Amino acid sequence: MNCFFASCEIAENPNLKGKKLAVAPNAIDRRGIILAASYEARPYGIHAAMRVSEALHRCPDLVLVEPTYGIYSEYSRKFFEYFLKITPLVEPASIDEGYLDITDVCKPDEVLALATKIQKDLLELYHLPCSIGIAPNKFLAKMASDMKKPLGITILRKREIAEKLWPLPISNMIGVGKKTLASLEILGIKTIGDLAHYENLNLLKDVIGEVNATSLYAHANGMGSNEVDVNRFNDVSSLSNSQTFEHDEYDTNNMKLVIKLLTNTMCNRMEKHNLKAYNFTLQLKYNNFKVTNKSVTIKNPTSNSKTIYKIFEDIFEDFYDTSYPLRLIGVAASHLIESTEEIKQLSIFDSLDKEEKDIEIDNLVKKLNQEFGHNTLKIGINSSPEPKKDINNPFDKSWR
DNA sequence: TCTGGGGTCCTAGGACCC
DNA sequence: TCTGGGGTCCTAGGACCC
Repeated sequence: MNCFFASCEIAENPNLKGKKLAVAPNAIDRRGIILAASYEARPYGIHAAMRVSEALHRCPDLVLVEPTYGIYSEYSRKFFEYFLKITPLVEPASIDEGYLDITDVCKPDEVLALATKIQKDLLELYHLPCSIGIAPNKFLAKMASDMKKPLGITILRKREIAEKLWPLPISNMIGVGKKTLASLEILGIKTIGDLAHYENLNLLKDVIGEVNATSLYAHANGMGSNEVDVNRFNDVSSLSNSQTFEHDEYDTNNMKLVIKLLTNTMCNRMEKHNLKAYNFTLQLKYNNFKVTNKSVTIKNPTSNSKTIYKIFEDIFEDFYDTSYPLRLIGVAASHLIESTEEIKQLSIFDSLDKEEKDIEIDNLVKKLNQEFGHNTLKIGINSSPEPKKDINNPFDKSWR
């Protein structure tokens, strides 16, 4: 989608059409940044991630709108439903972009007509402009979709990569950010073509990491996955909430209050999605922008906000460096499982204190000896903190 | 003019296991 | 007393994406 958040706001409020528009949270607050800018605002240099103060400096009559995320989700749901009428093979990639495998939907010479229809339908049905890329794999399709905006349709064939892909600056390549760009420039790689023809792969791996090097090199040569993952949004691997203070925060009570509020929000989301988590991370960003993450893994997954808040409070008290005020606090839950699929791992001893445990163990020993009739049975109690999963593995002692 | 919030994936080191 | 090779899980940090 082209400037998706701004397009949604215009779709909801046609008065905004044709205006120099930007969507930004805390628009009046100096710490807000631009999330999306309409094409009318772009000639002024307004773009996403720019600070509101700077945007207003460049374009004083910029119209600022607070983001309304519920509306964006609703539009997103609508156009993904539209895609599913074309093919079940739809991979959502973010709130405003996705991949459709149309291999079996139409013949090669009908592809352009299909793309044209999709673009026209989305504009007529939902007032959403989009750009479409058509290619033999996801990487090339994504690069193609970026080549003409707004309302572009670009076909990128394998045999055209030398002409259409390789001349592009390496910074345009998906997967190359600020840091990788700097590393590649040191190696003398300036265009995607330079990377495609780079000869010292081992050096490349040393500089930007093995996985990154392998995949970027393949992509530059036009290779990449063409499998659409229809479940990409169904199995999330983490959930988080964070908040930047309006001003640097010095008061630990206020910090704790924010942790509590963020925890509640996060737990509500977990319960809504029927999820529990094993791992919880507290993120602190100091006023000098130094970021620390501290995480804890627990035995029994939970979505209980009181339990989770206690975990974060403990981490906070242990790790917060009181010599600096905080800029941001974030909470995250990861290693998620469906509540319904939860494996009951709770040992019969887990809820007891040490004295009760000893009594329980004595009773268990007595019972087992009664059961087997004599005292020759030796019983080992393993107090390992976490019962492991594979109880069928005789070499895994932890469950014994 | 001080730089958001939601995610994913990778790396590296350490503890622990067989 | 010293030591190999294969593996998993956890933590912390970093790069990237929208």
